[in-house]
Amino acid sequence: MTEPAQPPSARREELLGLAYAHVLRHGLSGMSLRPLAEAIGSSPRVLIYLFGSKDGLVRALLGRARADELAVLPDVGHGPVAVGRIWDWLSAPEHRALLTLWVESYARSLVEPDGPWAGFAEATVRDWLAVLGGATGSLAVLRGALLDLLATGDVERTTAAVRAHVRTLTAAADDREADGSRP
Amino acid sequence: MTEPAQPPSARREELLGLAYAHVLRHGLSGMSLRPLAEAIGSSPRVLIYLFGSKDGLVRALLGRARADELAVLPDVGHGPVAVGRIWDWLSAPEHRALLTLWVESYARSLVEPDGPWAGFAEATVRDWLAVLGGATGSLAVLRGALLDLLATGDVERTTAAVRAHVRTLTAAADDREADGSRP
DNA sequence: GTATCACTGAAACACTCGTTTCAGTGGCGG
DNA sequence: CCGCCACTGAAACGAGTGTTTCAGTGATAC
Repeated sequence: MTEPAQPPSARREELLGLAYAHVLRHGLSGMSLRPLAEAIGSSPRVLIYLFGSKDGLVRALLGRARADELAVLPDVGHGPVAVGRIWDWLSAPEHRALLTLWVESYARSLVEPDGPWAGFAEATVRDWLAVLGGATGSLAVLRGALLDLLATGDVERTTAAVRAHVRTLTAAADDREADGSRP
Repeated sequence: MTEPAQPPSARREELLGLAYAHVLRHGLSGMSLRPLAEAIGSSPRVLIYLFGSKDGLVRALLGRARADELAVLPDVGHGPVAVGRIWDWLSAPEHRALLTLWVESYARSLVEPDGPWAGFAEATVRDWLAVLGGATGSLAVLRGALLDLLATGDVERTTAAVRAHVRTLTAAADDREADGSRP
């Protein structure tokens, strides 16, 4: 008989926040209940009680991470400008941990299509493609540059690459406008 | 007292190949000795004897994966053509498993900087940047499109994005040539 | 005062993990 | 025949895993 997940409550939200902070520091896929519980001042018993199971906790944490990511999207605009703004957000040092967590979850969902990670990779591709208006190329540049940045920490080089992509986007847009107004 | 790793031998190479095939199917970061040994007709005892430890086996497997990747590089050429050729190789269905393994190892090395994964992410960025002549933008497009492809399986859309990038590269090269020959 | 409620501590269960110990194989060179 | 050598099987060790059982807290509601 497995314990049912508990609906949101004050204590649940509090522990979720603490667990989220811990997971940003130490990774999600290697997380285990006893060390986590001790670090955030709780116990495995309580985590299972509040989240139903470890998988329930992981799902809740992934939901929180996804919400954190999508929080920037509303005011990012459209077209080439949006790409630049998104990169500013991605390359900000304070988001490094969140984005490492993102890569971790992405990889895990590719390897292990079952379990709480299921569909994470497809979901984020869909999310961001929607924001970028279906611009697969821009998404690729952003994600690729992000991978590079997370591995090397080289903000200058990766930022230059994204900026160059944004320039070619705006140049192409200008060309289209010129063709349209002077045929 | 920990068992020393064994030098290459017939049996060692054979088991490494079998383990490599198994890991391509089932992932590397969740690998454990007993199931692996049973699947490839061996025993944990022998794996530890031949590779010194689980970490030693993981290192050997990562080395094999890296060699597999670098095998294409010699005859890929330079400039925009190289990007297209690399993408042909990356998007080939028979390399899907290898590249998923690559993403897995990349993510793991970001989260867990110690252990056998250490430095894997930096190393591959360096490897590929060398092939691409330092073109961070092209590397980003390739890696980003690859992530997209592995998650969605959409070869058409991702290939179109890479082709578009190659076109802007060749266009830029033509412009430079025109400027140089007719000033 | 008592019943109900969300929450918790301690301990155990039934695993799996990497690794070690000990005791062998079978083959090949001397 | 003997000793060496690469390799192997069975079992155990100690640690760590998610989860469960049972027995409580303390606060709040009636």
